[in-house]
Amino acid sequence: MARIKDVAKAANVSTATVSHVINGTRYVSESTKVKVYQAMKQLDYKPNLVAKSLRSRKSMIIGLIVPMVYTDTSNFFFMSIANGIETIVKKKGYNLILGNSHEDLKTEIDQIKLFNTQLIDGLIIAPTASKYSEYEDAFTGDYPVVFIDRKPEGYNGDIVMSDGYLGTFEAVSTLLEKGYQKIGFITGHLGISTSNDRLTGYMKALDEYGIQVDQSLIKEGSPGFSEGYKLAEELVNEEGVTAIFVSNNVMTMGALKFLNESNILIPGDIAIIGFDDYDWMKITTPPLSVVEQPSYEMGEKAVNILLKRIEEGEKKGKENILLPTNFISRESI
Amino acid sequence: MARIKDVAKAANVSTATVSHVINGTRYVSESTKVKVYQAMKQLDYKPNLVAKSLRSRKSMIIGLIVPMVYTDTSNFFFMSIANGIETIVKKKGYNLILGNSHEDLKTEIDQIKLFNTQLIDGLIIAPTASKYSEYEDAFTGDYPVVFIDRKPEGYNGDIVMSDGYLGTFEAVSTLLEKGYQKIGFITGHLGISTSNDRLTGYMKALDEYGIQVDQSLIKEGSPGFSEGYKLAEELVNEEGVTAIFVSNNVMTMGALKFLNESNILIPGDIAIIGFDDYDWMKITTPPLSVVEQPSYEMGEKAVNILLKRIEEGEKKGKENILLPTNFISRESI
DNA sequence: AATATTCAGTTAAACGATTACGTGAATTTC
DNA sequence: GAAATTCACGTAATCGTTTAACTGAATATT
Repeated sequence: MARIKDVAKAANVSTATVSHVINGTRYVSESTKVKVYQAMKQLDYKPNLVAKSLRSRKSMIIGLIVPMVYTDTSNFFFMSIANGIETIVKKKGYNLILGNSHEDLKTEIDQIKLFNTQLIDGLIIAPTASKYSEYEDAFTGDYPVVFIDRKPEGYNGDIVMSDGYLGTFEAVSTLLEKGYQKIGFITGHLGISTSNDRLTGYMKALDEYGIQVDQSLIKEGSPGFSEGYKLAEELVNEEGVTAIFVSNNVMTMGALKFLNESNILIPGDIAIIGFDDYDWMKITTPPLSVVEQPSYEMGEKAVNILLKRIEEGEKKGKENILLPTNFISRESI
Repeated sequence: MARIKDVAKAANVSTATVSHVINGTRYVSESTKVKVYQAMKQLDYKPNLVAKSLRSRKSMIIGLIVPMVYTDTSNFFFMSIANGIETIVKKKGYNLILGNSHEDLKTEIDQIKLFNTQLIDGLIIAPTASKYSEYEDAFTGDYPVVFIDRKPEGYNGDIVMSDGYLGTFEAVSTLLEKGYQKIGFITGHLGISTSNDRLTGYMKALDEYGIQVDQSLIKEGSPGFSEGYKLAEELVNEEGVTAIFVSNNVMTMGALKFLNESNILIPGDIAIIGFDDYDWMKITTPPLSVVEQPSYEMGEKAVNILLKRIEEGEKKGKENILLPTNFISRESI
């Protein structure tokens, strides 16, 4: 494979000139430019990105760490986040390297440490820890970091989230307005800010309607399909709820599976609201009401902040962005 | 940030020794090992992966290019492929860099060319082109490439696919056995091998049952939700089919949306079979019968072949792997 | 006891780009 | 027309590792 010096030799110029032609970093006469281009084409020269990164101290690679549990092949939220981020990042000339913490702190820290090696120019992470202190000395890389989706306690750097509190509040309020009183709440593990915020929204809505929060109607479990199924079953059979709010999309599927299997009428017997909006929410019977998060925009915002940090080296004025959610009312309530 | 020479100085050894301690590439006495480890810890040394890659000519990064259309936030198949591949790759000590062709050849070739720069050690790609010749001189990098999911005409390198032909044949045969005669077929763009293979399976099944293939029952469109809806509508209202086979998961959702909206009884009025299996297939009314592809295994196989090529440099004996699909019968037929 | 081998390291040349500094010719200034 | 400036490019150090080649001391071989 041809190197820059081969091109230089073929074009009868120095490597410096070739480099400047490629990067447009200095004036080069038209005639030598042509010579260089010809040599490059003839030798099928492709600059070595690794060497370029080493010298220029920029890799044009951005890291992304998401917490996808792999037994859950259906955790679409982070997949669409990843997809969106990849698109935007590529548009700006960067590449995306994907990491998965599998919702496990140790794995996550290992992944971060791997990145602390001048490999990436910046990192976007949906963290698993509930407290920032759990990361101790993990974030010692000299690249900017933007958190996304979740905010560990004690973190006060850049972050982009969606307003799960307000979204849930709105959704649960709508249920209350429609007369539902005994509303169950299914959530993934508490401690993660998204779960906490949504629960707070639920409690606030009840509070506004003067309803006492009943802890036994709040069901927490691992955020998977089967757990969603199980918790819905408990809420219906043991607690006799008339409505269920499920705070993530995978558990929503599980809960719905239970309702369908039990031939429970929706919303006649029990109303249900889920989280996140995907096409399949439209083809359940009945179509599901959901709190939608702007996942693409979240990724976009995160990337923009990150690139600003990378390119401007701006350190001050941390951004704390809370994007609005959108309650979509369909026939399930 | 500390470099290897700082560690060497602190430990009173040469950089070579430090390097060998880190990589275990040569015997080093226990006592100097300890000195080196202490110096590393004290200086919080992290080897620079870029420099390491440059010198050792290995980046430990694998590229993956998938064709996700971004208006389709629900193209879960490639997302789960990506997720699976990331997991396996990481397990083997590699990293995954993600590219998206957006189902566009030019974008795809640009992405490949970006990778042709010694950045990656190997590439897994779900190609968009129907003919291998369309890639012309795109694959000029000196890394191994494994194709996945789709086989462009004329390609005869390593490839891992699932047996969409047999899966479809089996599914359509089951419909025929149950007495359905007028079976519509909805597919994404033909030309891509997966689409072609599934169509062939459909036609073969009809053929075995002595039924003439009716071209007007074969509906091709862009592989999105709304197109699935539209084509199902055409099949039902204009062609009067009694069963529909949809050859990808996003179009399946669209088709189902139409059936639901039109209050068409499934499978009473019309039977439907989709492609790929996800949790939401279980919560539609009724639960959908599908042809399932082993997406995780596909990724696993592809990675294994790729790593074999990378690590053993083996060039001969290209692998052509066809993994079995699995027809799952639920209540929609 | 002279030679060969092993041991545990060191020295310094790569890897392939970028870029600070230098340079000789052409042009401008006065 | 000498000095200063501009033009267009070259030289070589540098990024932080790995690794081939070398070395001096200790041990083994005959």
